[in-house]
Amino acid sequence: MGQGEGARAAAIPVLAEVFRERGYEGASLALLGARTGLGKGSLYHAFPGGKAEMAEAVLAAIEAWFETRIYAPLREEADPRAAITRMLSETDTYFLSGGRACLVGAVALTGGRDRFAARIAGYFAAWRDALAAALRRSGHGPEAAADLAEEAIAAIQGGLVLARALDEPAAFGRTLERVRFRLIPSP
Amino acid sequence: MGQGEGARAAAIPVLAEVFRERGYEGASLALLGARTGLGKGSLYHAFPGGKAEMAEAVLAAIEAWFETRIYAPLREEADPRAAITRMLSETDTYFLSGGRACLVGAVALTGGRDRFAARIAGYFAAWRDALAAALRRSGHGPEAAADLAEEAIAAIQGGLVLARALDEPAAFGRTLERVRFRLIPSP
DNA sequence: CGGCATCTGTACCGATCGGTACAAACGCCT
DNA sequence: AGGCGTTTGTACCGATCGGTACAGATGCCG
Repeated sequence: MGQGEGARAAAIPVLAEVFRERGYEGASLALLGARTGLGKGSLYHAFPGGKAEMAEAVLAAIEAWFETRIYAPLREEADPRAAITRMLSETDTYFLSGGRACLVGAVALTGGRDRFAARIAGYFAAWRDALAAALRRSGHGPEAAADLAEEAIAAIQGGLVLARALDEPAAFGRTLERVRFRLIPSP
Repeated sequence: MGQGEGARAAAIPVLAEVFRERGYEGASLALLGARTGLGKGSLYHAFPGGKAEMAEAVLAAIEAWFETRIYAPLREEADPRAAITRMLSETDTYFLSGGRACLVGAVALTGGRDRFAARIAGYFAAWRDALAAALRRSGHGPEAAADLAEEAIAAIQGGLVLARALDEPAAFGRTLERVRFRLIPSP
């Protein structure tokens, strides 16, 4: 199994981009094959479970990325305010300053919801809880922290929807700025 | 043309529900026919343009509903605070307290975006501008009003995404409560 | 009742869907 | 070189996709 694992790993970001652009139902095997440069044979060799396994792998990779780059720092970094600032800049980078939609949110709103409900809920719950933990460590009470965290996650998602709907990526940057102000009112 | 217009009008809310649940690509003609109780013949007689015209009609109906129930009062009602309060309760009702996703947002994130870009952008821009007008009339400066309006619309959209993703409709109610507090800080 | 336009169920179209089968090509070992 | 497991392109599968054609049902007029 030489190239196998490598091909799978290399394919996942490309698959993610296609699912992001077209949704679960809209991403056809023909398109997924063309974009990854893999024929059906290779695709099904790397993902024996077919399209569902591809989407599953993509969601898992996204969750892992957020876990190491955002959730873990929020939970563990010494300075919670620095962790929150980092969360905002990582988020801005990840979503290409509003030019890229949130795949998890898109799947949550449309067809794939039932199929991937657990993973979708986990993604948002983990984000919310990690942010709440950071807010608690920065001095907020448990309820205020949970409320602020939920507001921030919702605002970020809404900012992505709005940026995409208005075709105005800058709306996402403004949203992140407002979130920063709500979460770190100080300086 | 006796039943024709009536059938079309009666079908639109049902079509809307199907598009909402499955997205544009996920809503098949077979399903649309079954749910409306109309055969392909009737469906194509009422909507000669096929699925695209059905989606177009649904989006137009949604826009009209928001225009009369929400945007117009925001723009014209004597008491802007009352109009904002009304906006929030109408929004809560329309989205079934978080149990119903935003079709326009869902289409914006997935496949139908390119096809319906203008209508989607118009929907959100009209909402944002009407809300900004109400905020201006209630004493905010032009920039603050525009900023608050954008934040509120994004928050509402994000609240819908979150409620659906977490399968926790109550998250939408909490979002609306926060929006109310941001928009009408007084009592 | 006859005539006519509006509606609608059904059969069918080519294209594409996700998925499978399988033989040839390939890489790696001794 | 020879052998063997992995990888991959291609042909093919039944199902379903959006859309069309059209004959018959239906309702409304004189």
